[in-house]
Amino acid sequence: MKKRVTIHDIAKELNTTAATVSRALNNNPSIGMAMKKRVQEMAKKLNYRQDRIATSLRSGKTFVIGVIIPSAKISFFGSVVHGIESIARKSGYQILLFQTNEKYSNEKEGINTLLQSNVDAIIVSISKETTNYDHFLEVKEQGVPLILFDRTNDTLGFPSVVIDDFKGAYMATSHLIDQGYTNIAHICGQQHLKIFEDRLLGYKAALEDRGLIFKEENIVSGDVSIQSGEKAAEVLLNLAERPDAIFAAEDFMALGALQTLKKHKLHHPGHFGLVGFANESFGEYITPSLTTVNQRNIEMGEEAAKLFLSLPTKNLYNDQKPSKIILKPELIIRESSSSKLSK
Amino acid sequence: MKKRVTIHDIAKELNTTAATVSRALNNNPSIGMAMKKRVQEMAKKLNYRQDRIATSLRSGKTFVIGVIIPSAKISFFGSVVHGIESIARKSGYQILLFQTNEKYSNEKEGINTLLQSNVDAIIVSISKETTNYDHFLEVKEQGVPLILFDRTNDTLGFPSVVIDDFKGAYMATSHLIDQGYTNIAHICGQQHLKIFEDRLLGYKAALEDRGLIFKEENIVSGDVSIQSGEKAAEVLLNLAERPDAIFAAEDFMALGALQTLKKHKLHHPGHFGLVGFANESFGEYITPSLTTVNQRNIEMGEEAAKLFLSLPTKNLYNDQKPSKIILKPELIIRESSSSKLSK
DNA sequence: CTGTTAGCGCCTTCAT
DNA sequence: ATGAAGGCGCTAACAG
Repeated sequence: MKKRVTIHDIAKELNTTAATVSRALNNNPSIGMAMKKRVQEMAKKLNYRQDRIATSLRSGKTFVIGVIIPSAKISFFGSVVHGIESIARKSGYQILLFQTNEKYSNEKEGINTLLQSNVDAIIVSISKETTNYDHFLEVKEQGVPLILFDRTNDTLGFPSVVIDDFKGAYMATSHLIDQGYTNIAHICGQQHLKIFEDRLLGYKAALEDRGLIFKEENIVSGDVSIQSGEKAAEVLLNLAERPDAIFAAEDFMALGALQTLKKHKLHHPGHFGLVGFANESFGEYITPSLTTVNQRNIEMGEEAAKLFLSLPTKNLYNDQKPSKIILKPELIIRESSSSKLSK
Repeated sequence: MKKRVTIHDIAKELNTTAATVSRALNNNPSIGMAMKKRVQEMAKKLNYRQDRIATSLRSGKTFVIGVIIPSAKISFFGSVVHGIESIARKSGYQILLFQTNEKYSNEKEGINTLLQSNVDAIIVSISKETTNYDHFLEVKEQGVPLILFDRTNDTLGFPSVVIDDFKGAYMATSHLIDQGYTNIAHICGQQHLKIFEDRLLGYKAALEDRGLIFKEENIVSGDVSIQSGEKAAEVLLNLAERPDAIFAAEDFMALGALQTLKKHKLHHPGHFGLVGFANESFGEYITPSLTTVNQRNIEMGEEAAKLFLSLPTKNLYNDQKPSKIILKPELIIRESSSSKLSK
């Protein structure tokens, strides 16, 4: 365990003081070129490396962004983290990662740990289980910027990044209508999550705008699992008036529905319409490949990081309306999971 | 921006000193129960939160593990990070994440930043581009534990976690032989990466052990992309002695191969054998679903974290042979991408 | 331009 | 069982 080289060591070698070395290394204008050069050379020679901990303690800034996500193993969140890190690093920020596994208690603990670590900002996607938001308000009280993405809550006054779920669902449903399907069902997600609520609303709006009647029995809810998608589709296929297409609020459920369609030999392109809502990368690879709504994973992370970087240092939470970035969804039409042979 | 509550504030309220408060909060046995209780209550009342930065500066320990991966958007690495974080957190460690995007320069920068941050350990999967390992040796010199996973290098003397690629490839190839295929080709990965070298060796060994002849023209190399898999399969199908099965060193290439097989109408189960090597989650969902080798993503992360936690504090790098955890691969046989109808 | 001094918040000897 | 004092490595205010 080698002892750390400090600015004092450099100072001693150069017969000067730590303050001068510090200034030289930080490119302070009051230091002469000659001195700067000597310091830099000695720093390299001694293999000096700044101690971020000490710097943070002194300056009150850590250059660390805390990121709280349900799980890094969910491809959507992995991609968002990728986006956040890429942008953050360009400005010298590091990422401290915390997973909740969808648990409220972990989320609370995560916020606490990150505050203990004096992170300069926190970026969060709310856990499914969370219904109490006091821990987020605590962050606000501490004056630490908090940014929500995807799983957001508009009532708390935090800046956020989302995609337009309503519009995405509207587009997905409209696409099915365009293809000539007329009895379109919807496998919805947990309605206490805004994203799923919006998708249901988008679905309804599309039906209405195009003169199709909305039927309560065409809505079956799932829990974002393949199994729930399978079961939901089974229910839908057994309806007296069997739907001819399904819009699933999420790709795993769409995938489950696809398994059921296969079981019923309905999976051949053109026989039955199916559109999902992307949070996974597999849509491209399954057969028939899945038409879906692009959730712009990486961009979402990038935007969240940029949002923080653009935040004012003072009066952080004084705006009456925090910035809200709404990414435009994009329909990814693949092969023919959603197309129809004859009208 | 509220001012932070410190142990001094608690001390003042209680007419005692910071030292006592610190001891009480750290459950030091020399503090009486009464005092401890009073301190704890006041801490809660004032909403005290320990400052990890200050603690780290003083103690020299940050309780942070630096993790360097090519990219969080690659599902394999996301899962590994998930595994690392889960285990680490149980022992109070946080994860500082750094992505290289497969760039050597980023990897070097990452190591440097993490050392600046005084992380207690670094867990790395080496970037594809890296051929110079001095930055890792620097970590060793600083006395910081470094653990490699998946993309490792045995010559550097670091503990590591891998799966047995040789065995995985051997199992995959043997499975195809068991199914009755006799002319099995291999789409290999970059041979300067040990994992791909081992997979090729495993493939060869399986052929040899079962009395099948190895043919140089049955090996086509790809670069871990779908496109390269497609092209490689195209080459293989045009051979004079067309193979009847393919073992791809990696799932994306297997997927590409599958596209080519579909184009040639060879994708129906039993007509042509295909096995991949998993780093993605889609194998389960494609049609026909892909037989593959389980790379134990999450476990790999868990084991890497456990490895660090079990490391001796002193004489870290004095062992002549660093621990090497070799996870056992597991063949995931799905549907019939790899089965054969008739011998 | 450069040196001196004084902490950031915490923990840990050394006293008492 | 508790206080006093010092310092982890760095930077900022105040001198010159």
